Amino acid sequence: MSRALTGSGPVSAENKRRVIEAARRLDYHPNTLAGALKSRRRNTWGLLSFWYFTPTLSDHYYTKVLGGILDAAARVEHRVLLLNVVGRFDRSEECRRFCHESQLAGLAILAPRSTESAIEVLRRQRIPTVLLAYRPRAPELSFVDLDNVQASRLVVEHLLSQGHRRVAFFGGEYKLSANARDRHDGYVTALEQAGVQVDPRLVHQQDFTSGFAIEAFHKVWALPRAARPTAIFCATDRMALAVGDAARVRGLHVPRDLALAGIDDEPAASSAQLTTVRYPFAEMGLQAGEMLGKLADAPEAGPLRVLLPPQLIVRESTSLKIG
Amino acid sequence: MSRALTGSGPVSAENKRRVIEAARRLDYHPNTLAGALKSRRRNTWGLLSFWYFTPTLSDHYYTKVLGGILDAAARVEHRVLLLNVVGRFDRSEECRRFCHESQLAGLAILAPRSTESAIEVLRRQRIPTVLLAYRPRAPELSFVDLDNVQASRLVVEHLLSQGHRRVAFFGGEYKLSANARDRHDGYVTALEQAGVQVDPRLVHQQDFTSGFAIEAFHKVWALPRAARPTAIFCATDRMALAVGDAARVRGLHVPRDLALAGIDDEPAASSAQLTTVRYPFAEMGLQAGEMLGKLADAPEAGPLRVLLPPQLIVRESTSLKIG
DNA sequence: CGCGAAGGTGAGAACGTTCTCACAGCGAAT
DNA sequence: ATTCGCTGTGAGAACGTTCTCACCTTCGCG
Repeated sequence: MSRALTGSGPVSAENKRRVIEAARRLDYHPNTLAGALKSRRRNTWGLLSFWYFTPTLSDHYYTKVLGGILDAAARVEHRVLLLNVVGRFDRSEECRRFCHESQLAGLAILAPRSTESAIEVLRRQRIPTVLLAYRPRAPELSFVDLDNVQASRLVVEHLLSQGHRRVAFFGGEYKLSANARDRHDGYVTALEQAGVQVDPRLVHQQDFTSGFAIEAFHKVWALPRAARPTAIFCATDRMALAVGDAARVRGLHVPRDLALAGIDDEPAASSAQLTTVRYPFAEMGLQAGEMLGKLADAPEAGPLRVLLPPQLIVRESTSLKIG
Repeated sequence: MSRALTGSGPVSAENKRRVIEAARRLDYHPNTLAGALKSRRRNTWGLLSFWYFTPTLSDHYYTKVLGGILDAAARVEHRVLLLNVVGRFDRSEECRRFCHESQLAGLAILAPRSTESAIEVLRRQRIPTVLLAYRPRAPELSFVDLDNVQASRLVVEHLLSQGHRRVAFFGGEYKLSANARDRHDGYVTALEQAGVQVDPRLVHQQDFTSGFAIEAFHKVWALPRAARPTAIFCATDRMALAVGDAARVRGLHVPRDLALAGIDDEPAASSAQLTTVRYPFAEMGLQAGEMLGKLADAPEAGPLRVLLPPQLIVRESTSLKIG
């Protein structure tokens, strides 16, 4: 009898003991399929991920986020089911089938630049959904995102506190991603708040490649000596590392001649002693899981939104004060 | 009627069309829970992973293997369910519950140094099981492993072909892992086959840390000039990179004064131009998935065993021939 | 002493599929 | 004309749980 094992109704202590004893003797394990079918209680979360990340950071990113979700799932005795979307083209139909057929209790979407069309389709499902690292246009969707504006601000404020006034910024174009915009915004805001005027000659925006970063570095270094930056802040570590290499080739010493900072806290940033910002990826996964739990318990609680603060990691590349 | 949608019995073309049409109109999607319950056909694979890897390589390792399994799963319309085992202590009971309750069609275990006790428990389940990157003691278990002996042989044979005769080996102790033994075995075999005698002064085995590698390097460099190695082969890239740094500190040039090679093909190995060996992690996941499929179709086919060959990546650290 | 509330129990419907079976039609072979 | 096999069809059991309900006991209280 199920009451004895699940505790869903009144049972005498004596009978309960006997049922449990018998269950163990027969090596009985309840069939979750049947249970879920009848009770309409689902214990599986889906993680939908669009699998076309940039190579370097993505593995770390993915495993940490995944680890966070798995943690949250384990706490509430849930399982995590995976769906990978590999191509760049529209797979919304596939996603839809995944959700429908897998009978999910909740869905987390790890979707850098996730296509709004796919999200639109998923939104119609009755399944609690949380978007990760993405702020959707639709206001009724829940998400947990990383505070990219804050990330840039932390870096720039740190550079300012070190005495730098001429801080260059290399990043991506606005249309590239929300990231690109946010990281630039944080840079501008931090400077303005400190009363430092933004010098447009020090701002270069195109993409997040090392190649562009090196190009931009040569441009700002071609400026008259007085106009050159004393610090360069790149929107990604990869860019900053490339700039570091290019600067050393020119005979410059980091940080004596030029301070350098990035964002992402890649493994390489640590060995290169690069000041950077670390995002709480595992925390993001964890929060997503907790949100799914809350959303399942009380869908009327409305969209949940969390913006996670990043953490400044100060290393040698910005460690010396300038005179 | 289910026949029209699943094609499990004879249906007239006309009725089939009508049923499908109606299904679409009503936005009907079959409930997999009910289906699986009745048909006893399971479409979920479990991936059990023991989550205490070394930091650097593991993310890449894990995502690649996972990607491979997801690929294989997608091909046969299966899903992948995750279970993480975080602690180092015995969680066999938890694993058992996971398998029993999740109603898996198959189980893949990603278990570096996986405890035989946990495997023993899982073996009693009736679920097809494949071990990844681990050769279990029990002969009736299926596995897909990486050929670590071959990895070492490839490296050493390459070094020999470059003219090196005094090749040092730094690795882990035998009792540390099967890896440690295999990588040393490949080294010895390759040398012996080439008729080169193994100089015990050039072989240092303790663990896979950078610290130990540097220590070992100083030891071999303290030998009389004629006894020193012309090439050092480390059982991991991390060790090789550390040795490279230590050598440069001593004013040595790699590869002119000392050739260097590792195993793993870490991201850092690429930027440091380190010759190394790359393992087909994604292929390992893929093969595991295919095995699970075969095992489910024909359990009597007996244990399946695959040993995947690694790939030698030649880079600058071994590129110059010595005179 | 009667009566309601609460604790305990078992039977059986329900969840949404797949599977089995009986049976109807119909052409081909006996 | 009867039998055989085949395609097509619908009814209903089955999968292994949870849930509901009716009922039975026991106790406290008026």
